[in-house]
Amino acid sequence: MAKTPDASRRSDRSRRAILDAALALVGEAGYDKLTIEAIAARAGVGKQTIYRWWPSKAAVLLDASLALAGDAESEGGWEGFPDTGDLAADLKHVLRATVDQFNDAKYEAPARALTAAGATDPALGAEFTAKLLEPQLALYEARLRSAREAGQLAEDTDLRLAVEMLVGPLTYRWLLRTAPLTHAFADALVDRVLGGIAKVA
Amino acid sequence: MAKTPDASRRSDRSRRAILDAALALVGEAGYDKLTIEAIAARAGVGKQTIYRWWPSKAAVLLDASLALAGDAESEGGWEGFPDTGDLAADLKHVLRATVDQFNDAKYEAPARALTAAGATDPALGAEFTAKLLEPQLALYEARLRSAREAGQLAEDTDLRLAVEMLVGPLTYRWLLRTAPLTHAFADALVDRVLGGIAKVA
DNA sequence: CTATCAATGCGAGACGTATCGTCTTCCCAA
DNA sequence: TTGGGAAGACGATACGTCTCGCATTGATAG
Repeated sequence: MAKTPDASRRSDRSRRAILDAALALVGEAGYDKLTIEAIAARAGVGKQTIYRWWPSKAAVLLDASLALAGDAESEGGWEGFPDTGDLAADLKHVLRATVDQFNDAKYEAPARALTAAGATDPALGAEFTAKLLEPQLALYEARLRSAREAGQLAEDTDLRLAVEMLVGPLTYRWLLRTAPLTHAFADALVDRVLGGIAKVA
Repeated sequence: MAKTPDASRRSDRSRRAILDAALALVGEAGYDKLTIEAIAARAGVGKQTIYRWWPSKAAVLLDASLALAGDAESEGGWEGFPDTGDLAADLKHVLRATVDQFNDAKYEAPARALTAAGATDPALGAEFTAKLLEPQLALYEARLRSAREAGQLAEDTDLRLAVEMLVGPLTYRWLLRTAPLTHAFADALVDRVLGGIAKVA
């Protein structure tokens, strides 16, 4: 009845090796070639060690992505969401960074795989959303709230909707590859979300 | 070298049985339980018959979805994209219908599976986009062009961007389940895309 | 304080099952 | 007579479980 393995005795070395192997393999061979046996072999680890700590290969990849995101945050001088007072400029800044991230091979493969897996498996999707996505969205929402308090947005603005109007089209174009993902697109998106597409005059 | 089987001798009976079985199975058991062997068994068909005509189970599902979309179009009195002159109303009408479609169990399972598979497999994704998505997007774009010509949108409006501003957030919320997909959401989205979120005064 | 020892995670890989994609066989219809 | 279809055998691969020693750790006994 080893239902609850003793986490204090867990080998951090193996844990890291598994996460690294998973990221490397998904980048090299794709998600469907990402097999538990391949991860174990690459990491120099017994299969049981993976099965003991993770319920599925998707869960492994999620943890690996969390580690990756954590690294990027600490290393990359991620100073939080900018708030210079110029809402449009701040949003463009962040959306451009997101575009770069989406175009970065290192992040693309695991992000695509997780999004796809989460779309099909609700439980995994919920975890993926809660742990990776929501924290990001919350930053957008906070910045928009600040703008709303500064009187730059209508008092009754639905912040959640606004966030998804920014992130949705970006993610859509990335995921479905309907067109290339560029800085120009990010800029135009911000302008149009702020100003709308209807003719003012 | 049976590279090119003779399509004229193809059994339409088997073809339909395979498509039906694929749709039924993906709805009942999910995409990863959707196996070629299961489809063949369910359809009362030899595996080779599937392998002869389709390169992958995703391709089968794509064809099945195309058939489904075709059915819905002919049966369901799909009168094309409405153009009453009231752009906001027309967009809300269609977006609400899309919400309903996304919430319909019959469409949801295959749509999710295909979107997920296409996100990972570029070739399949391109085919999925071209055959299923683009025709829809073209209708939106045509309606928006009509509005632009009617002077309701700025002359330099990027129609493609506008379409993705409408469809992107909807798809995003559906795929990632960040919040329930309702008619109210569709309405609010249309209003905000047309008017923008920035304070006018 | 040290020497044992039980407990437990780990590396390795054997095991039976499921599905893969190919193939062979016989059958049937054009 | 030709070629697709149904059925299923076939070797390969990955699954998830398991059983081995081995190594580390924390408690117990001298």
